[in-house]
This record gives sequence, C-alpha cells and structure tokens, in this order.
Amino acid sequence: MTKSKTTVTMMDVARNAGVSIATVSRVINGQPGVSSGAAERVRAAISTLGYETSLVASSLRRSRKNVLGLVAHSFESYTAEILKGVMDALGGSGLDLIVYAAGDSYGTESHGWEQRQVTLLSGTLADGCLVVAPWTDVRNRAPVVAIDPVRGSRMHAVMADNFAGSVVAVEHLLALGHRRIGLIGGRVTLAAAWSREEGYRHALDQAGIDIDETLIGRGDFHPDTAVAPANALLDLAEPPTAIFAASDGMALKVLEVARARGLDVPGDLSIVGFDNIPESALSNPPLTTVDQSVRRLGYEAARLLMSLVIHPAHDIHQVLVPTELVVRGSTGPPRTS
Amino acid sequence: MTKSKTTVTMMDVARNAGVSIATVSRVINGQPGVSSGAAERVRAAISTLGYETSLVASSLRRSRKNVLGLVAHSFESYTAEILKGVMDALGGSGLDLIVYAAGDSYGTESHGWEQRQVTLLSGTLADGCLVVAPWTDVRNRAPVVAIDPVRGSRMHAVMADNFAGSVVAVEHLLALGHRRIGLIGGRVTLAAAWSREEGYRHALDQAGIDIDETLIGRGDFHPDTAVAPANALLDLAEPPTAIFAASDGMALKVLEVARARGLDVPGDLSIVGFDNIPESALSNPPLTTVDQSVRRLGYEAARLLMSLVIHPAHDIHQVLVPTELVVRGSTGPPRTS
DNA sequence: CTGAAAGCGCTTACAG
DNA sequence: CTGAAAGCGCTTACAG
Repeated sequence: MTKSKTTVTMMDVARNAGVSIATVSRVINGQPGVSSGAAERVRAAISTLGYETSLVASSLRRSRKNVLGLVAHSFESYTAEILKGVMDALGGSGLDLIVYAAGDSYGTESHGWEQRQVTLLSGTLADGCLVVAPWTDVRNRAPVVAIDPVRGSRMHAVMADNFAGSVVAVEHLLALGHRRIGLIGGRVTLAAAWSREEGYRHALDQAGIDIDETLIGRGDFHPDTAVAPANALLDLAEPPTAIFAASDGMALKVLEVARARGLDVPGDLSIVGFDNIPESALSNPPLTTVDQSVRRLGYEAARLLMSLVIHPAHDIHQVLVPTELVVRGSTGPPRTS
Repeated sequence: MTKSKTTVTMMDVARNAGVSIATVSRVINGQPGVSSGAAERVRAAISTLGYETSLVASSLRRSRKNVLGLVAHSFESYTAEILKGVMDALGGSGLDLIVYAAGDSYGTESHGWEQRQVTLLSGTLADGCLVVAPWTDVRNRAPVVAIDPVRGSRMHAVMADNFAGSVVAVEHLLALGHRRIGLIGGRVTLAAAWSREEGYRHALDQAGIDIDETLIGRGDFHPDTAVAPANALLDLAEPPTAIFAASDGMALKVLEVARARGLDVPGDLSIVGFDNIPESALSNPPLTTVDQSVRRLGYEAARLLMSLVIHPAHDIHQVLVPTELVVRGSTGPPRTS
C-alpha cells in the first residue's frame, strides 16, 4: 500500500499475481492458453484486490461488446413495459442492456435527438440499439431496431399488427348489430394511428357500409384530446351507436364524456379502445379493447436486434406482433329503435 | 474517401479542419484558447463529417463524466416511478443518466450483484450511482445513494418516512373508534417494513392500547403473501375491526379476502394500505392508504447524489421523504356492538 | 492561440 | 504457455 492509487487496475492484479497484464486479460475473458497455476494466482489476486474490470476500457478496445443499447424519450408506462419485455429477451443471453437518458428535457423533442443518442451508444458502448417510438428514422453503422416506427419507416422495426386489431374491433361492433360506428383516431404521422384508421375503414368497407366522414374524429392518443371529438360525435343529429377510439386513454375519456351526458354504456353507446392498458379492466363498465402486448413488443424487438447483431442484414426486417380483441362490458347490441 | 474507416474520429475532423486534435477537443468541450477562425473550421468539419464524440473514449480520460448511473433489479412499476423522478431531477442539469441492466436473470438475486453493477458504472462511466432497493449495503469510491436501503444501512440513502406514515394511519383508525387493529407487516429485513411496524406499535402504545401479538401477521409486501395472514386474523375468535397492511398490494388482497368472506368494507372491516399505488384509487371501495411518492423518492435521491458528486461527504446523508394519509372509502367507524 | 506527446485501462496480434 | 508492445479515441498538462 505504498502507492495510493484511485483504482485497482489490471496492472495491479498482474503485479500481485506475478504475471503480465496479457495473462490477466486472458483469464478474465476465459481465453485458452493459460496454465492452471497462473490462472489460479490471477483469480486469487483479483479477489484479494477486489478488482473489477473497466467497462469503458474494454469497450474501447473490443469490437463486440455484448451490450445492447436502448433510447427512449421518457420512462412513462409504455417505455417501462417495453423495458420489461427487453429484459425478458436478454435473460440468460449473456447480453446486457444499457439505457442512456439525456438529462436535458427539451433536447428530447428535437429532431436529431434519437440519432445523437443512438450514435453515442452504438459507436462505443453497444453492439446495436433499440429506439422507442422515434420521431424519425435513425441510421447507424451498428444495427438499430425501432419499436413503433414512423409511418413509412424504412428501418428494422417491430410494431403491433394495428390494422388487424382494428378490423377485429370494428367487426365485433358490426356483429353486435352496430351500423353507425364513430372513430376517434390518433396522430396520423404515426404508423400505428394510420393503420388503426385503415383497419376501421377496411372493416366497414367489407361490410358494405359507406364511410361517413362526419363520424371520424381525431385526437393524438392522449386522453384529453378525445373530449372534443367525442362531444362532436355525440352532438350529431344522428349520433353513432358505437365509438371506436384508437387508444384506451382516449376510450376511457369517451366513457367519461358519455356518462357526463347521461348516456348508458353500453345501452346507449358501445365503446371500444385499443392497447389494453391496466386501467381498462378497472373502469366501469370495464372496457372492451384490443390487446397489444407492449411487453411483447419489447421482447420481439430485442430478439430481432440480437439476431441482427450476429447476422447483419441489408434488407429491412419489420415484424408485426399479433393483437387480440378483449371483449368486456363496454360493448353490447345497439338499442333497437 | 481513400481510406475506408469504420468510424469518424477526432483525427478525421482535425485533418479536415487543418488543425490538431487538441484543438478539436477544445472546441468540442467549449474550452477557451481557440481562435474563432479555427473554431469555425472545426465546427464545419464536424458537421460535414457527421462526427460524434466517443462517450467511451472521453470517459476513459476524463475524471468528471457528467453522467449518473442507476442500478435496479427490475423495471417493474416501482422502479419505473423512480426513473421518472430521477429524470425530473436531471432535467436541465447537464447531467445524463445511464442505466445498466444485466441480462442474466439469476445473477440479480445474488448478493454481490449490486456491488458489481455499481463498480461497473462508477469506476468508468458515471460520477456516482443510485441503487434501488439493494439487498445489502454497497460501497464505492464514487458516491452511491440507495433508495429504500436495508435496515440499519450506513449508506447515503433516501427513503419514505415510513414510521410517521404508519403512525398517522393507525391514529386515523383509532380516531374512528377502532381498538382491535390488525397488522400485516412486510419482510422485516427491509428498513421500510420495519419502520412501518414500529409506527403501528408506537401509535397503539401512545393510545394506551396493549399490543396483542396475535393481531400481527406478516407477508413480504407481495399481494399473495397477505392472503394467509388475513384469513388467520379474520378467523380469530375476536377478529380485528380494522386491518393495516404494510403495502397497498397486500391491502387490496385483504379487501378481496374480506369480500370473499362476505364482509362489508368498511362496515365490518376497515382496511388501510401503504404506498398509494394507482390501483388503490380504483378499488371498490377505494382504499385509504398512506401516500409515499415513489417518484419523489427518485427525485430526492438524484438531487442528493448530484450534491455528493460536487461535494463529497464523509458523513452519511439519509433523507426521509414525508408521507401523507389519503383517506378514501375503505375506512369507517367500527360497528357499534 | 496551437500542437506534440503522454496516458486513461484494456485487448490482441506477434514473437518467443 | 507467456509477455512486450501497439493502439482503441480521447483529454490535458507542457512547451512553444
């Protein structure tokens, strides 16, 4: 303890074990070509000195890092679910995850933000990167997979099968006997919103029902943005007997609006949402909705990224995760008039 | 484009701008002593080449990294809330956050796990580290702050004022007229569980009520572990008229058990929880509980860590975040017999 | 104001 | 089986 060093380095271990740092490195990385005696001494030195390898130094030298990166705008529940799914996929793979979150709050809303974050992680720390709901496509030398990409994205991506989900939701309402079905869509620059609206139109089309554009309102997925279109729909001379909202947050808001207006759900109005967030099961009545397992999205995205890290692909991989209709109390047959 | 390099480095920028890499570094880090002409050329070169600085290389050289680390076992809702609070604190501070999650699932439950993670981050990438609900105390050269530390912890830490919260909860029941108040505690190795039980005992003591140990059951904070103790309590010859559960998850389970037994809440049994998770407001009846803002915990922990990074302290800082009673429908006066 | 050079802690051919 | 040495991409005294 003559020198007061601030960190225990590989050099210290080497000295303590009486070998070179190359040998220490080999032992740590489990590489062949070390006598068992030397390996033993190195291991002993490591535990005596409490040595821990430097992630940064080894990342700088190594090309394969065995770490995946993730970039997200916030840690609200959607991202939290994604993270859980990613961890499910990583379990036991030998890969770790590093999440980098920039402290400056506004930077987050600027255009190049995700690109910067991805470069930061991929260049140096991670073998590839996951981007959650990016505002724009992102590129990198290392593979990048988007979860919920923008509309028309040309990146590797994972998203829910929004189109099929909407079709099933609307078909459910049709089967109950509804003919005037309103839609409250989301921001159409997002692929998800677009596909959900497409599904709505497609299902009505298939049923031979003409699309009535006055029955289509638009929010931006956030609950509050559903209030105005919901009221507009219900103020119609001939209001819809059912409303399909493109997110559960918005659907629950529609439910509130309906009750405030003295409407019985589902007696006077059936309501279907999309997402199956936990609150949907707890509303009164509980919400019929389309389940998209966000956790599963994270899982599939991590799997895809892992495979791309091993076999880089120049064609674009996009995977659609199935959705499923969950029928609960907020839908029923229309009042027979 | 004669050389096909894989990454744009500072060297490339320097060459392109006709300066040395030292000058490039100075421009990037906003250091003085660069002529405006040189700075201009460097900036131009950076944008032409699309240069992005290497987080890893600069971390290796620099002592101050302007990055905080966070280590957690999972990303379930508790940790997600913590993350939100941490991001609140970081906003605009110029500090970033890096979360490192090990992929191997069991490692997580082993003893030295947090220590290893903290060393990994703190040694090299971060100026300091946050540890969420560690199983044991963790040390490092760089400052470490625990959120919800173990009982008797000697680390810097942030935790809810669990004792005061329990006292208020039990006093609320006492004020309603309850005298036989059951407790379902948590795992007592956790400081939080211990303090909550202490608060219960203290409040009864102050009210001059002898502690009846048969009224004390124990779970481990997870919902399911409350079922057996709840039934045991309600099977008593003289059952409690109120039950205080040390977590909302457990309290909601008690509510279920009570209803399954045909008890009216709060008519036959009052129930109080602890935590104020979102589900508590939605139960039927809604749960009276003690609010501990987990997000606030994250916020305060990040603030503390930031201050410790700037002024390292050798005394132990522990901060207690206030809790607050939220009275809802699950508590009322006992039936007058 | 500017640059050459040392060095952060590792890994990896290369030569024994 | 083992080690000396180069180099990953930066920052930072130091000398001009």
